[in-house]
Amino acid sequence: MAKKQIAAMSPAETEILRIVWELGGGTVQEVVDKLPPDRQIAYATVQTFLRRLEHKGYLKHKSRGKAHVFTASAQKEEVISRTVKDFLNRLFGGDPIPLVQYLAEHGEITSEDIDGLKKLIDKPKGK
Amino acid sequence: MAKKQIAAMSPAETEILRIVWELGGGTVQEVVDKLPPDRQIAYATVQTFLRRLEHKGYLKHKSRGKAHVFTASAQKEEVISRTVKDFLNRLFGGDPIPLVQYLAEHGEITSEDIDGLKKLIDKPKGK
DNA sequence: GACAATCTTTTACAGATGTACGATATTACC
DNA sequence: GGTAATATCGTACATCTGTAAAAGATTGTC
Repeated sequence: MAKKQIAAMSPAETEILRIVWELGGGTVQEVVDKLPPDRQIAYATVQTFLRRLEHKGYLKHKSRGKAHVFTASAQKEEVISRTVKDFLNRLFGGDPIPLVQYLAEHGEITSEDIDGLKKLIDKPKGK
Repeated sequence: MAKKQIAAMSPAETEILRIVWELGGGTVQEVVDKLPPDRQIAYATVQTFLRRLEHKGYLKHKSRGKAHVFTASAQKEEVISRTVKDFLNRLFGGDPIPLVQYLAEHGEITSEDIDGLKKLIDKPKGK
């Protein structure tokens, strides 16, 4: 029944959550270290985002020494699904084609990528 | 020289801007009428978003009778480019493949869509 | 030219966001 | 056990966002 409505995350929070996913979990410091070099943002700020993400239900933490290790708490798949859908709705009225088309036209995806994807689609999903 | 740095638009503003694009320009009322039925939002609120979008440089307006007709002021292509890029960065660290993959896996795009895209990519861009 | 209808302008406001300092707790090490 | 280093916690705060009511302007119509 009704999956708990989790509060939406802000853009900056999304950025941080993604890093936690990528790390498979980590401390504030580890997340900070993983930020792109051009992203100037204070330790305390990252900490705030992690705290807020935990509050919202996206993360949980356990202690390791004196530090907190944050790990995913919500289903990544689901979070991505909601986020992409929302984005698609707002910028393209829900139609994904223009988005993919944009990516194609701007060289973000190559012909080979497409081939791979086609296989993915044609193949009855191997979940 | 350096294209004027335009202030980022918020999610709700994006939604409204998209409608103006779709309409090719329109009054507050016309935008309101174009909102999906499930999107309950007051006339005055839409008006605020349009005003803010104009302030930020995304829209301009001229008068038609007593009403204002809002039309795009910034290059749609460019706005979409920035927006998609930003989204991609935050949720996928800039890699578009997982996004398209997600769309494929969730039946958002079909095999036929892919074929069309492939042509788009292979064909030397007709700019 | 007064009225109703329709618009715009002005103003408000609570809550979310981005950003971070200062105080306090924990720990490893002399 | 005192200290330095490293963390967390609590708190702050200016803006931005989402939402909209109220007041004032414009206009078509008797």
